[in-house]
Amino acid sequence: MAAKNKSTRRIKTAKIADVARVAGVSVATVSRALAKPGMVEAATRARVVAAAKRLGYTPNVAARNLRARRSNMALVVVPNIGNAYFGELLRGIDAALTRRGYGLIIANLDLTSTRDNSPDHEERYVDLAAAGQVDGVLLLNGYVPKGPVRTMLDARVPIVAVGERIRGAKFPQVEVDNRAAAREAVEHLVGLGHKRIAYLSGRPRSHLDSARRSGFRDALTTGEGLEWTGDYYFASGVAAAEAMLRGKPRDWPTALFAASDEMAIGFLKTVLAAGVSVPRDMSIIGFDGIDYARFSDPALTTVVVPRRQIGETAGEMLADLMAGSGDVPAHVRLATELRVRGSTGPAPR
Amino acid sequence: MAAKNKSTRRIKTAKIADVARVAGVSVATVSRALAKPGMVEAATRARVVAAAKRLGYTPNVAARNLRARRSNMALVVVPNIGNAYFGELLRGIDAALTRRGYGLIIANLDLTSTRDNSPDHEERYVDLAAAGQVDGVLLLNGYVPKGPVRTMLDARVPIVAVGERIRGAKFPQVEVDNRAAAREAVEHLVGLGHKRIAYLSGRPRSHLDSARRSGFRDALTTGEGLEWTGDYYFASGVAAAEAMLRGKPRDWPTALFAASDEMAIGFLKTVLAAGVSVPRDMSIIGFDGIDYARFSDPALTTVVVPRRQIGETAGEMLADLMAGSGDVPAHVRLATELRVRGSTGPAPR
DNA sequence: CGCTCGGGCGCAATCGATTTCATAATAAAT
DNA sequence: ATTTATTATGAAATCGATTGCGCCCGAGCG
Repeated sequence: MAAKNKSTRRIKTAKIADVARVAGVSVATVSRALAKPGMVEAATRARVVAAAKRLGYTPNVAARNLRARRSNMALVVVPNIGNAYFGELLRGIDAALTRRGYGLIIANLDLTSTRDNSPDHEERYVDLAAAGQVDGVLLLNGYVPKGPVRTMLDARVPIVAVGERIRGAKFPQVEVDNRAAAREAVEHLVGLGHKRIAYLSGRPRSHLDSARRSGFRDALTTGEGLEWTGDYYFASGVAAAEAMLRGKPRDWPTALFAASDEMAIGFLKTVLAAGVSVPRDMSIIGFDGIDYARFSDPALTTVVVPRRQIGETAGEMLADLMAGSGDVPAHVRLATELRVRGSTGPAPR
Repeated sequence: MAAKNKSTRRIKTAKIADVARVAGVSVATVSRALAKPGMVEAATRARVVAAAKRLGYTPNVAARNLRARRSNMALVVVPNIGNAYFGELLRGIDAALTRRGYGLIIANLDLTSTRDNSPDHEERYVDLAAAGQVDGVLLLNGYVPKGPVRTMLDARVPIVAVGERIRGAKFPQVEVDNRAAAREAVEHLVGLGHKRIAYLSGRPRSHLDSARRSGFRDALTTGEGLEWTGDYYFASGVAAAEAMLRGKPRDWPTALFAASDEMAIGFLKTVLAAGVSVPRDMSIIGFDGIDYARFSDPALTTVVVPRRQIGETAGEMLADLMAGSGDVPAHVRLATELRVRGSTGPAPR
């Protein structure tokens, strides 16, 4: 008979009892030696650690989570993981959470300019991720998804919202002062002598967009304001430019304030291709401060949102909450910075 | 006496036994009714489902994972989550994995141009994430991290590598034919009459870089080849340009092939600012095909890597492996596409 | 009409840690 | 020297599901 070589599907992995046996102590002691070093004598601990190392012991996390009722994982709900804006936010979140000992589970809603969110699709996504039984949730998407997250909210699982404010929510939020930032941006244009200024919006009716729109209106006390509808994405910047170009030049604004850099760049490229000179004929200003805003030609004037810092702050707040700290500020506002580059200049006369 | 209002820290949540009681069946039946519908009578199942819904029952994942020895989670090790290149890859991975019922845990090594990876830092990161006890691992970083991942490899946890080939690895890999793609790119330059061409490298000694370098040499059968060292990041493109500009113009190449779009763009912006005309004086070609390659002026000619597709393919392969399917191809190569845009043109004479 | 077969269901073992409670050993106090 | 406080350790309960095994009962078969 040939040797039995039916591949052993399951590899035996050392468990705590094995370590206990090798170290000559009880499982309780092993657990303590590894988790709370202060509670066990140095010599004993050394034996345990040695045994664990020799056996290649790794605690079974499922068992630990079950008993301890914690997972040391946070769920991050993000509209689109491929987006440069969220990418930087994620880096900050990851830095803070990792520093505090938490892992990251990502629920990517994968919203794009062409695919909007359908609640069931979304629920399925989040469901899956939330199934990881997380200790806390970070919402980057501006609302509380149905399903598990809602349940977790009821179950008092800590939640922190980032960027978008969530109406009526009782959990902490981190954002920038969008209204003031927008006002500052538009005032920059007004200061350059622009009178006819357009606002290219983000996703309408969101808090983010309303705030920026308000700031736009605040600054435009005189002159004429046009309000166009966009959705933050590149394509809507292109579309807005094309629509404008189809109209009569004398109806064109002399400056554009876009609610995102992506749209601003789409708009810029399109009008440039049509022979419009920027900033001589038209000034353009964006919002977000993504890296690529520097790469356009002319480089884009923009409102820099401290995404990394926002992410870190939110991550720290969530970590505090998960650790049981009660005194977390309800609302944190970080400062933006208007970065003037080549895409804005004096109004044409 | 005042009512005891010491906030109930832990909210009671329905467990399977509660559902069983309400539905008037055993816990075993509840488990089966919810997990394997075929095994239980329709009427019974309906009662169980109704009871579960009424109680707002959600299975405790830790318990399930412990018993079933699965977590339905995959670990993704990514060099830098904020990077546009990896962002798109992640979208593909997420799409495939979610479709197949797996959640995503991210281990972000957070490598940047200025921060290189230190093994311990890295191990800590991955450790934390791996602690989620995942069913499979996706490596986007070109090597097997020490610690948990290595252990998992030994324990036969499925692993799939993406992009970078990992030397001597026994697990499947998904990539593009970097050598052929690089050759095609450089041949494009040669075809335009360029004789003196420079290669701006990625992180030296990586498989990715060696392959592209080889392709560069393959195509450069005649003429002169310069080889400069970069690291894929924007700043190294700038640095390379500055170094070149410090030299005598007659030593300059007439064309540059950069191992990444970011470097190409950094280089492009820098030489442009110095008064060099592109593509009249110098042609530039990048690698990757990131969205922002279109935004530069002139738009960047580049080798488009099907990142989304790579991600989906790798995700599917890992899902197959996790599901126990043995017949997964050992090596998948996807096609690249040379996209010619404005940054390349005939060699100056 | 008796026997086998199998679908539907329940009992109880099991997964692998953490943690309470009790106990033994040691140090401190009187 | 005896009591008390302190500390280190062990025994066993516990977290909440999944699943092997076996029972019951009705259908199919000879």
